Amino acid sequence: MSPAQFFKCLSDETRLRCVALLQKQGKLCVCELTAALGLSQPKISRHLALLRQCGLLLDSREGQWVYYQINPKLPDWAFPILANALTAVEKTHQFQNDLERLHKMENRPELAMCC
Amino acid sequence: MSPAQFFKCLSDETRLRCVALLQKQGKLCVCELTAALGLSQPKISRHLALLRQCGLLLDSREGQWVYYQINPKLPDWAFPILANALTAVEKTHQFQNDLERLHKMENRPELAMCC
DNA sequence: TTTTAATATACGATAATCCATATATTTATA
DNA sequence: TATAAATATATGGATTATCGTATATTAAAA
Repeated sequence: MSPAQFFKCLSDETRLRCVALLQKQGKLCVCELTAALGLSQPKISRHLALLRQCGLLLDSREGQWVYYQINPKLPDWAFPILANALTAVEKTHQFQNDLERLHKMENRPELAMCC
Repeated sequence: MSPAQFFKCLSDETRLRCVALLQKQGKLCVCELTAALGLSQPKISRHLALLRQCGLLLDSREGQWVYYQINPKLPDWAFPILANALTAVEKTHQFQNDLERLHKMENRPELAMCC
């Protein structure tokens, strides 16, 4: 992935919010991201698929849930950019709301239970 | 400018190469960027206009030349991202070629002469 | 085996992006 | 003032992105 392609991944608000949440939380499933962002499931799923196809995210199925995480094998230059992206996004009200909705989510699947 | 909008500015290869060159060189005029990237003048000019309108770049006219530079009044979170972007871009052959073409440029306007 | 929950994909429409080409604008110079 | 150089913008077309909606797929549960 080229630097420009990498920035394109982060250039959409929905994708950037997902990536920031995943950096902060480690692993999240699609329904958690859908609840946190308050957007439709197909919309979230399509953006996650794009990030997976680019290699920015990894997915792993745990029963009926599919968990996403930042790909630990990204090129070295990518991690500092992700860290600074999180710093930038964390300041926004929108991201604070995303985190709050995530924490208030009901029936949240517990990753620990599957492993 | 929101973080996502900022990343969108960097998501185009032409714009990213311009921004990286400007970080490295401080100030460059349109004809220098055109020579360095080996692209058409209207193409460079259009991308620079976009970056200026977003507030990422500042322009200043010096006689017949218009110089562009990184806007020093960007939000605090933007500078580390720009620094990391340069680190990533510097590794590419394309950017190394851009730098070489810039240094080999003939009749390069000397900024010092105007001030 | 039917049903349900979670997730992914297909489809069609709209909007945004990018480009090549042509032309306008600005400034310096003859 | 006429010309040339540097830069900016306008136009139209091609490509790509994004979205809402509907539907397909997968896995668990009844």
